[in-house]
Amino acid sequence: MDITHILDGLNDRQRDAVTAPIGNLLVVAGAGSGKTRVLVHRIAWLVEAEGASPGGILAVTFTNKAAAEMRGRVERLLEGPARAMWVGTFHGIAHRLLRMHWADAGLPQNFQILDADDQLRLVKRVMRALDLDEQKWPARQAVWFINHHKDEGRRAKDLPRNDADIYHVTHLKVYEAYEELCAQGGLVDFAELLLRSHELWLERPDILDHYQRRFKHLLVDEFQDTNSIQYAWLRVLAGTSADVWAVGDDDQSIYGWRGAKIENILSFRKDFADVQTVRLEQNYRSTSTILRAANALIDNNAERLGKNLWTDAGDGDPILVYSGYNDLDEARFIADRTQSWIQRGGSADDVAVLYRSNAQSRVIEEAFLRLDIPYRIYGGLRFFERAEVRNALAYMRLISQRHADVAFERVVNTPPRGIGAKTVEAIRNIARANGVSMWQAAKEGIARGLFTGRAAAAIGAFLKLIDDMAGNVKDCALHEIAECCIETSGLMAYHSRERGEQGIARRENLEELITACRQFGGELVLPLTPTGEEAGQASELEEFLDKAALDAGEYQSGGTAAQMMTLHSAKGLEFPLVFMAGMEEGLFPNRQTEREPGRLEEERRLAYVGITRAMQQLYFTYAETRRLHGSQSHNWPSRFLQEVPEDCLQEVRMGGDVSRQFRTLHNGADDEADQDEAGVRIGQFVTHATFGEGVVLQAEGHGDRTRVQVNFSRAGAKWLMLAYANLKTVGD
DNA sequence: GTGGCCTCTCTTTTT
DNA sequence: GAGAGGCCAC
Repeated sequence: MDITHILDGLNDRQRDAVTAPIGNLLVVAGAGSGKTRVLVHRIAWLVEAEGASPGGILAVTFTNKAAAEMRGRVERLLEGPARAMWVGTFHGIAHRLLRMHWADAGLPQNFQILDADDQLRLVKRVMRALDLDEQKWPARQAVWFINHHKDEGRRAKDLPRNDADIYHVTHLKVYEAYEELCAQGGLVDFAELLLRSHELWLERPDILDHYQRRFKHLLVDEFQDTNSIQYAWLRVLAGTSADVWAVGDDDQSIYGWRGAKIENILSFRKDFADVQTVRLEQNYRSTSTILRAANALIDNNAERLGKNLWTDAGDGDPILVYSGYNDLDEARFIADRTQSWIQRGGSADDVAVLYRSNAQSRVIEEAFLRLDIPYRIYGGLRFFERAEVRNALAYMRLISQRHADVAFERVVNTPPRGIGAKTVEAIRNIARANGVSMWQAAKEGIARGLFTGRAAAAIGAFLKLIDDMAGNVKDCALHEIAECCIETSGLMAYHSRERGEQGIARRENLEELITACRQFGGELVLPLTPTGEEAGQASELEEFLDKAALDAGEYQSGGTAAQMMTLHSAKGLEFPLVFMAGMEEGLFPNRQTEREPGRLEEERRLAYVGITRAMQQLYFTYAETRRLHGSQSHNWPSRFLQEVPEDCLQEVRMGGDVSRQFRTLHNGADDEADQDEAGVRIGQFVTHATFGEGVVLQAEGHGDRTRVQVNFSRAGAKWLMLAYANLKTVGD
């Protein structure tokens, strides 16, 4: 068979990785070194050169997007569908396994996936039942505790019961109660998917054996992002019979906060037999200036496997640094530069604006709107996470399974229909007392006259509503079911009654959901393509609901547009023009991470990921003052800027009228004055301006030395101010 | 039971 | 600045 097409265009190292003899291999692949390409070609190599059966290949990634792309590229390379191959996310594959082996895994056949929001609600309820003060015991922390231990493979029973630590003991109680509730309701959260399928391996050697016989080649993408349970799962599955081919980059490990273990890369070499290592260090993406910056920055991290990216590409332009006087100015600058990129013949598609936190996107979005530049925002609230969409899904869930308590609680009084907290509480109690679902409890409660007249009528109407809907949509297509739920339940009317833009947006989202349902059957993008023997029994409706939980619906329709996203979601992507916005201490590196050990290095890796997204031109921008959480804050430029070699950088000065130099102006001593003063050098004559809320800045030009008075409207302001020359822009 | 208004807190990243 | 929860009038 002619296999040259698999090797064409690969460099030597890449070929080494693709054609490595069957056996365990670790590919340490730097940013932009063709990682995905190599992985895809490896699969093709296995099939065409090694004669591997596609059904014996399992490829795991972390995001649905990556999985879909991988499958697409493999199929293009092999020139045909590879249905028998398993390609998916860890969660998706675990889910598939549990759907097929539900009984062996100790789950009810119709177990439901609990997404992050459901989980939080459930934990809150557990904590309320345990009489824990919500102020003192934030539910989020309990959720973190639970997930953290599950990610490490520990159930409540595996944890020490009598610990001196009240924090531990209390959370353990919550964990236990939560586990019990999940078991009763047949609920499986994200971490549980992994944990349980790992346990399935351990407890059912026959099933493990079946899959070990089947999967001979395991490929793992983004290996640095695996957590303990994923690693363990993989190790057990591989056993001694399969080879593992893993690609990763320790410098791009940015998910330590949710349990990812870079150490897995090191453990891999210890735990698996004869692991060969291939390094991909030639970068095909960026200019050498950009690479030099990235290398210098990441060199500040102590814990690294060590690797140095290099490129044949020329220097390219320096990285441009812009210091906005506030976040609005920063945003406007980014939009301006994007516009001129487009005017010079570039495409909006080429441009990405990256930031540390989603909250930063708004001002940038507004700046793009003002200039009429098309843009697309990734992240934030995803489609399937929006309240109105979740409400509609809950109705669909109830139609499919009446005993789905999570869904029941969610919509029993949404839209409001006279079933208040008290009544719901009563239903819950009946359910708990009798060990039945809330649906059943509501029914029995009515029959036995346990509710007041008004409540009984309201509940009865709700039960009937659901039953009627279910009857009406029996033979309907998925999108008709959705439509029926949205209309008949009164959700559409309820949400569109909401005032302002919000109501309009909700309405549109509900319509969008109907569209999504309509398209669902067509291009079924399941985490795994089931083969005939394995296809589950689930109805289309149930499959859709699973998908909604597992794949938050990263939703974007076509059209060229500049992209805005967090640094985290930019991993794996590349753009000719990249802006990294908000390069400020406190924001990036993020203040929250200061205290936790090791987190600064992770922030730095995040910066490394950001820088290496850029192909031709990179901008760092920051704002000297920024509105954050509703109030003004002043931040120093990020330390990461100083970690980049100075000769890679060039400061942008706006027009001729800006020349700015700033100093800490200081001040401190209360007795000094009610006016803060300091000498600030600004190149040019400046008069005065206002900016921010009631803050007046006055300056008088004396050539190079200008005396600036900073009057804060707030008493006792103790900080310093920065001086701006471009004052005509102030306050807009 | 509902809806409006108040205050409070919490601000990261997401399969 | 937004979302959640508490409180009060209807």
